[in-house]
Order: sequence, then C-alpha cells, then structure tokens
Amino acid sequence: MANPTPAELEILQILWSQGDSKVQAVNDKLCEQKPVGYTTTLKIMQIMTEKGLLGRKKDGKSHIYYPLIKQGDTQTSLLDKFIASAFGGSKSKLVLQLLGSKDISKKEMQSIKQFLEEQEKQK
Amino acid sequence: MANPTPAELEILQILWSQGDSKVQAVNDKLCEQKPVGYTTTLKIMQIMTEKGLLGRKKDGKSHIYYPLIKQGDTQTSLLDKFIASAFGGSKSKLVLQLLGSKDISKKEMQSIKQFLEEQEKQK
DNA sequence: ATTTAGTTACGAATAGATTCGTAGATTAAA
DNA sequence: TTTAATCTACGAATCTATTCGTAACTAAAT
Repeated sequence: MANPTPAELEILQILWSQGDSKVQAVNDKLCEQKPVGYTTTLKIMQIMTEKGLLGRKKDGKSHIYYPLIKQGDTQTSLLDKFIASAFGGSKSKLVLQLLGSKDISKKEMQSIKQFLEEQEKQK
Repeated sequence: MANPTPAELEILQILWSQGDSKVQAVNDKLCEQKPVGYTTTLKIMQIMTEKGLLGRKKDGKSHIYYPLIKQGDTQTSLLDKFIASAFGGSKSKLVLQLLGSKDISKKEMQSIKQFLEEQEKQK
C-alpha cells in the first residue's frame, strides 16, 4: 500500500483521533488550522476511498468515512521512508539527534527512559 | 530557509558525504541507485543554487558545487516537520515507536543507551 | 408538488517538482 | 584552425497533488 500524501495524512489524523466522520466534520476540523473548501476535502476523501485508504457507508444523503489502515502501521511506514531519505537509514542517528536537541521536554525524556527501564526488566 | 525537496535532499546527501563535487560526479552517484539523465541532475543543482542551497565555483569549463546549509540543521528542520505531520508533534511517541520496533539492531540500541548514560554523568 | 439546504460526482485549473531535449558555449586535442 | 568532447543554459513536457467551480442528486421542510 502506497503511503498517504500530506493532505491525505491530515485527514487520516482527524479520523484516527475523532473517529468515523462525515466530510463536513473533517472539513470543519481542517478549517481550524487553515481555510480549505468543502469540495477540496470531499475530493481528497473520494480519492482516498478509491485508493483503499478509507471506507464509507451511506447515512441519509451523505456518507460516513472511516480509515482502512492503522495509525501505527502508517507511522512505521512513513518513518522508515523518512529515515532512509534524511538519515541514511540509521535509526540511532535520528534518535540521538532527537535526544540531544535542546527543546525536548523533561516529560518526554522521562517517558523514554521509563520505556527503556521497563524493557530491561523484561529480560 | 525552505526545506529541500526529495530530489534536492538526495543531492545534498551526496555532497555532504563525498564533499564538493562536479555535476558529473553527483550524477554518477545518483545513477548507482536509479537511472537519471545528466541534464536532470544539472537542472536541479542549478535550481538549488538559485535557492541558495548550493554554492559553486568555476573549474575549467565546469563548476564545482558545495552545500551552503549544514546537514544537522537540515535534518533537524525536516525532522520537526515530519514529527508534526506524522506524530502529532510528539517527539517521544516517535522515539518509542522506534525503540519498540523489532528490526532495530542491537548495535543501534547500544549507541542510544550509551548516549543516555553519558548524558547522566554530565549532571 | 415545490422549494431549500446539503451533498455528491465530475472535470478542469493550478501549482510544484521532476525530467529531459536541444542549442549554444567552452575547453582541449588533433 | 578545425574537430570532438563536455558542459551549461533554457525552455518545454510530464507527472502528481491539490484546489475548487458547477451541475446533478437527495432528503427534508413548506
């Protein structure tokens, strides 16, 4: 399955976070960030349906759309591609760049270290 | 400064890793992965020069090109944008996804843990 | 039945990135 | 000086994603 385009990803994020939705609801959410025409959103969601990224069921005169791909799978796939193109395929280079950045919050560092500790216990 | 496009990034990677180069050398390198015409590579490098991504100096009848932006800065900028679009802006979510993935090598985990240990000592 | 509001389907316009053909310029060699 | 090889500059073609106008359709309200 091909990766979603940027505009498609925005729509997927909305569906993943707020659940199955009508075009109107998705468009409203998108408009909170930047103005975008209703038919633009509709068109992209129709394309996504053709591609197999979304499914839909009829509801009155409109449709309710839902994602056919999992958020985690998509993130993994996008991440792999990103690491290949920007970090020469090295996962650790990316992580080190992140861990070394000044603007990573303490809370974020906390949850990372905690994850590693729990992983140690597993063994 | 706007982020480089995918094709531009490929060229930057080559210049960062093998140093200042002529179009010919860059194109040869690119062709190791996929066939691409000489004038295609030339055109993109000319555009990059207009944009201020590359500089160049005359050498005989050709030019020697060099990056005007740092690899680390570019990676940081691309990464920020990527995290915003694919991980809702959460750095830790991305790291956890990576650390939890099955195909991260032991060597990579090693260098990550080592980095965290050294960071602890700093305090 | 007619009107109205909301929705869909379709196709075209736009925009940006990528690709490459061609013509002209430059350099080195014969 | 002429030729050959290489390189640059330019513009056009292509491709993909995005945007939106318009017309047709649907359902509900009057």
